[in-house]
Amino acid sequence: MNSPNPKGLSNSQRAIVELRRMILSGELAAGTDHLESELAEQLNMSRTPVREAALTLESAGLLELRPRKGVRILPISPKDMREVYDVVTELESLAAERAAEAGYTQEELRTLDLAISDMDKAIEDRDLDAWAHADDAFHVELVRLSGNQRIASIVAMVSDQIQRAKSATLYIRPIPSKSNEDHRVVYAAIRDGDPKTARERHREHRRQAKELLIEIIEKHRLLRL
Amino acid sequence: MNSPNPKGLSNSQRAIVELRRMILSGELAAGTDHLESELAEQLNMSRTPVREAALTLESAGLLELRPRKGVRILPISPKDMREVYDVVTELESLAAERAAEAGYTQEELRTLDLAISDMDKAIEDRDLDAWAHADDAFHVELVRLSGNQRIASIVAMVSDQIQRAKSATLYIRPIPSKSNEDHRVVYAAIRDGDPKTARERHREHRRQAKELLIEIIEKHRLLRL
DNA sequence: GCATTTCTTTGCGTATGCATTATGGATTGT
DNA sequence: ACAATCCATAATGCATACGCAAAGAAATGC
Repeated sequence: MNSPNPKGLSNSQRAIVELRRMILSGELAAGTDHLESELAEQLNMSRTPVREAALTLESAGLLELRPRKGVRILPISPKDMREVYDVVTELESLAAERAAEAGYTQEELRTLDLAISDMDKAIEDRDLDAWAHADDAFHVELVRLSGNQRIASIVAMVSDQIQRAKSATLYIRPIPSKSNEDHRVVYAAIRDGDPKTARERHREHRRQAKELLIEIIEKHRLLRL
Repeated sequence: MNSPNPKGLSNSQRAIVELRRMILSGELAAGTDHLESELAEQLNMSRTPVREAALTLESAGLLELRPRKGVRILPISPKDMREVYDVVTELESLAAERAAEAGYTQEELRTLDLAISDMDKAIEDRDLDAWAHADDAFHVELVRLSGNQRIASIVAMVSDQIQRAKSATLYIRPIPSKSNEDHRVVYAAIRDGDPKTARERHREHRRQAKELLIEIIEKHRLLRL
């Protein structure tokens, strides 16, 4: 098995995971610059793996390497959110369609079903974090069920950017308790092999989520223009 | 891309451009392994920039870094092509929709129009390379007109993978002379501000192109399973 | 004062060297 | 002959060093 390091994984991998976490958590704030050498020191490694991680995260759209200005944590504007949501909406809708075409058994859809139940429960408990977690699980499982690995990896990548805005708004907006209706409809459409409904309903679901999030972001001026 | 210094772009950038070209042209064949040091020697630079380029190209899905086995040029299977086409179809259709919503003037759509004319001309001349080039220009311009940078960059990235299969099939399949009808309809829909038509027609256009390419690939067993 | 030039600093791009570790062939035992 | 083990090899992951070029500071001229 893979144990390249006594610790577990390579410094380069650790740098990716750590930096990603720091960006998503806001520890490295959007719009700020950081020298490669500083980051290296923080992570207790040399510049090389940090640089490699930065390259990867640059491809993921989380930061930007600007010669002599350090790595810049990319800010997210409402326009960015619209772009990102549009992409995710489109690809997830396709995922729902493909999943419905695949003819999964109820057993195979258990994870999806579970995520929906978890959301219901979280809503009852008014547990926002649990809800966010379950919602995430639903969407991750949906793209997995599409059977299209590229959708999965692109959505995962782009979702990182949504994540940053979501965590900023999570405690501001109401739990969209109605949204679980959509999830159930999408689930049923996949189970019953109805690609068109799966696609259209999920699409509409995402569209509304987008409107809601954008509205909140703009109202509260949460993201920098 | 950006070439601020035609002569003096960094080795790292050069490595990306060169390796990408070598992969797309088949100079580095799909499925083959190459040591970082060998590639470095070929490109007349040290391992460092090659490695950085490899990381970037790995994110782009063109190759894979396998410890102690060198960088592996990823093979493309028919399944991969289906995945990639599905993604591109979806995102370009969205691009067409957004472009139609944007209300461009005829002047602003000149590049798109030009690409269509070029395709017509190429078809008359039976110039396959010119046709492929113009077709590419059309699709690039389409996603640009969407105004969504993320669509542009994702499609560009994923198109690289289509490119490899296209160049392998270009001289086998017939020029789809009919396809330009689709292009014209999409163009007209964008010009006339008809998002729905733009989207649906482009979607159908892509769907057919996908079927055609897949069929040829499978018939000729062009890609490794 | 202000603009311009020179100088200094500093962060990056790249080369290089080394320790680590997987690999595959040789070796040994059955 | 075959399997298991050992070991030499070699490629990587990473640290480190260095030169260059850019950004800012200081100095100079007007």
